[in-house]
Amino acid sequence: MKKSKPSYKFLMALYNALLGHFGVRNWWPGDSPFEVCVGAVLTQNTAWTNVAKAVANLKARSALDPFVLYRMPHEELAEMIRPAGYYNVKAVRLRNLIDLIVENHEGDLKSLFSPPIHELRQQLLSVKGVGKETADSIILYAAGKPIFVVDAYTRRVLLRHGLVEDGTDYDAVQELFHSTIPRDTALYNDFHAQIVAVGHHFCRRKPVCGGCPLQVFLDGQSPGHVPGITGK
DNA sequence: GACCAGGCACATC
DNA sequence: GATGTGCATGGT
Repeated sequence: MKKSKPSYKFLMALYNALLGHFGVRNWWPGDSPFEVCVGAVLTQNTAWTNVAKAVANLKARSALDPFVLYRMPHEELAEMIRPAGYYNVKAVRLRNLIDLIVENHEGDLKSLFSPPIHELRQQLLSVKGVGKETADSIILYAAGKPIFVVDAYTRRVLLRHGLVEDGTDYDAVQELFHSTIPRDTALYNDFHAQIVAVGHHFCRRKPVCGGCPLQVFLDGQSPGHVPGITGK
C-alpha cells in the first residue's frame, strides 16, 4: 500500500505537537562548530552518552582543535576516543575529515563552509568515513545551512507512526521534508531535534507509546499509528 | 548475558 | 544494485 505524502500543514502541525511537548531543544550538543564535526563522526551508530565521554577526553587534553588532531598519532587519538566505540575506524575517519579541514582550508571551518550547500556536501561526502547523515549533520548543525538530517530516529519515528514505508531510503525521506516545509535552518535544526527527542523517549525500546505526543496528535489524523515496533 | 545505540565502507553475489 | 559483514564501547 502506497502512503500519501504528508502536507505542509500536517508536518508543521506534527512539529508543533512535538514543540509543545518538549519545548525548543536548542541543538546540537556541542560548544563549537568544530566540536559538532567531531561529534558527528563519533556518534555514528553509537549512543550519545558514549560520545560525550570521548569528547570530554579530547577537551581535557585540549585536543578539540584541527591542528592538534592533525598532528596526533593514530594510537593516541584512538585511545582518547575509545569510549565512543569503533575507535580504530573512527580515528581514521576523524583524521580524514581533519585532513580536509587542515590541508584544503588551512584549519578554517569558515572556509570549508563557504560554498553553496550542494558543493559543501560533495566535499564532505568525498571524505572516507563521512556518509550522508554525517555530512548533513555537519552542514545543518555546524555550518548552519538548511538541510534536513535523516537518522535512525527519523526513520523509526516516521515508520512507527505510519508516515513512510519500511525501507524508504535516505534521499526519499530527506526529499519529503525538503519539498514540503520551507528551507529554514532554525526549523530544520529544531525539527530534527524534536524527532530525536520523541524517538529517544518513546520510540526506542518501549513496546507501547503511552504518553507519546505524536500518538495524541496522530490519532485519527495519520495513515495509522503503529505501536510496538522497537529497534530497527 | 543479550540487545541496542543519531553509520559507513567494502566484499560478494 | 541489493545484501551481508566488520568495526567496539557502555547502558538497559
